[in-house]
Amino acid sequence: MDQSMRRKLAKAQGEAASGRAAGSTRVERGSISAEQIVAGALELAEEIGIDSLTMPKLAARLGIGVTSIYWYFRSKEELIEALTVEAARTFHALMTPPREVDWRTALFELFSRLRNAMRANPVYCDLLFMRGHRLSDDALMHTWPSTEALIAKLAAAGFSPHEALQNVVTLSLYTRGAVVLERQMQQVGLPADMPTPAPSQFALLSKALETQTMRGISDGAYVEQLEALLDGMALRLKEKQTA
Amino acid sequence: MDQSMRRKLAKAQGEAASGRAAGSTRVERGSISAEQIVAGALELAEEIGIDSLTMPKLAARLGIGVTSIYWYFRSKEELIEALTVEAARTFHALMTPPREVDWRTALFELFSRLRNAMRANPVYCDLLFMRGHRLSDDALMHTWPSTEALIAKLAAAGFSPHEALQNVVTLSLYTRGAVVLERQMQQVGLPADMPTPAPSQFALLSKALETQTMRGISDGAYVEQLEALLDGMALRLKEKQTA
DNA sequence: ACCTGAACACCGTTCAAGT
DNA sequence: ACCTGAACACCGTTCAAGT
Repeated sequence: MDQSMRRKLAKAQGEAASGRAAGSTRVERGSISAEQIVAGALELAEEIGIDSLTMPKLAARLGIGVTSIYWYFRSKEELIEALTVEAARTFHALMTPPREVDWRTALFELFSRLRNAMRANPVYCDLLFMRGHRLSDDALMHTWPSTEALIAKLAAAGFSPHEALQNVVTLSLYTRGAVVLERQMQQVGLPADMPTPAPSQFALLSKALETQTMRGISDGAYVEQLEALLDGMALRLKEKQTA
Repeated sequence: MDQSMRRKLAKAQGEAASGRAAGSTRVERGSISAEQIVAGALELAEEIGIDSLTMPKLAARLGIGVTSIYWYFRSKEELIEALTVEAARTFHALMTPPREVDWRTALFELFSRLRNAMRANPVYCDLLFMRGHRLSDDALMHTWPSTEALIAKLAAAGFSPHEALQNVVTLSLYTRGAVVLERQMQQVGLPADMPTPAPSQFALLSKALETQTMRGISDGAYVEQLEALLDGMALRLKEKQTA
């Protein structure tokens, strides 16, 4: 965000949310860009939530007229798509597998990192996981080198390419599920590690709920289950190799 | 849906979507109920999608005035919550673990069943997985008996209650992730088993993509991965028992 | 008690018109 | 080329008023 942008934001502060700056001074030409609109939208979404983001509010925040946005994006849908692409790019940068560690550690770190990033950026989580979005061939292409490197690491340990990708997908879906569930609980105002009240007449369930919850998944539980999944993968690998 | 309901629906057919029946004959008292509104909303959502469901459209479908809905539900939010409770009830009924089979088969069948049900009812999927919703203590309570039975089956095989619940949660999250991903692809118009174009310069990835996809998860892939997860659980159990 | 239309604030989008 | 307000169709919700 540059200087002139900041000025506009400051000016827009106390103004009515009804779409336009108060002074009604027309903004000079070339002072808006698609990038600024995207940046402003992501900022505003962080504050008020992606579902509350509207075109008038965004325009007010940027200090421009509502309809000006439509010169850069044909529709709100198209704007949201641009936000999603931006979110995808940010996250993809995190998915470079760590070098100099074994496959197990690499997978553990990779998905922990992904989960932490998602938890730190609820808006990105909403954009990428909570709504449909087309993963363009172009965006997908950028993930190939790091995915190839990851599969290579697993292949070196003895997994076939098929098994390697399968394991990666499994961990992806598990992490995805955990992140989305936590996000849902958060949207509704419940902490992820809130204990589930124990139903005393169900002995085994009560016992299990002493250390776990059914309403979400805590930090410790995610890690423990991730380790369990990796254990399973390691064991299947060992069994295949000794067979 | 009873006879008088059908009549109203028929009447509402060709009418403007602007909220009220054309004849403007006032509906007699006691002819609307919360249950009918919920049923009509679910029906309409199935046709046009949950995101396109609006109060005026629902009213037109039911042949009543828009504002009448507000006598039964304080807000659209409250109505959606009622739809969610209904969806939860339907799905819970599916989660009774099969008897007379071993733990592995039971888990396999249970989650396959859950997945198939979700795939057959996109609206329920949207309500339960794609948006935040509070799982009320009341709703949760109804799941206790079947969960206890499931944990008992796993415990009989040698798992601790903690391990048993952990495995169930893992499979839940995995299935959840798979269902949500497929739903997203569907919303965007892509089949789940669409092959990802193979990037020839990445040898291992290309090899893996001959039998898999990165854009979703096919029927066969879901089952194969589910089996792999169960394999891992079985192996960890065996190792624990021989140690 | 139950159902209703008029009215309001807000939203996404189009369009003709400014610079 | 870029930015704008007026205008429109639609939405969720309130409220005073019917029966």
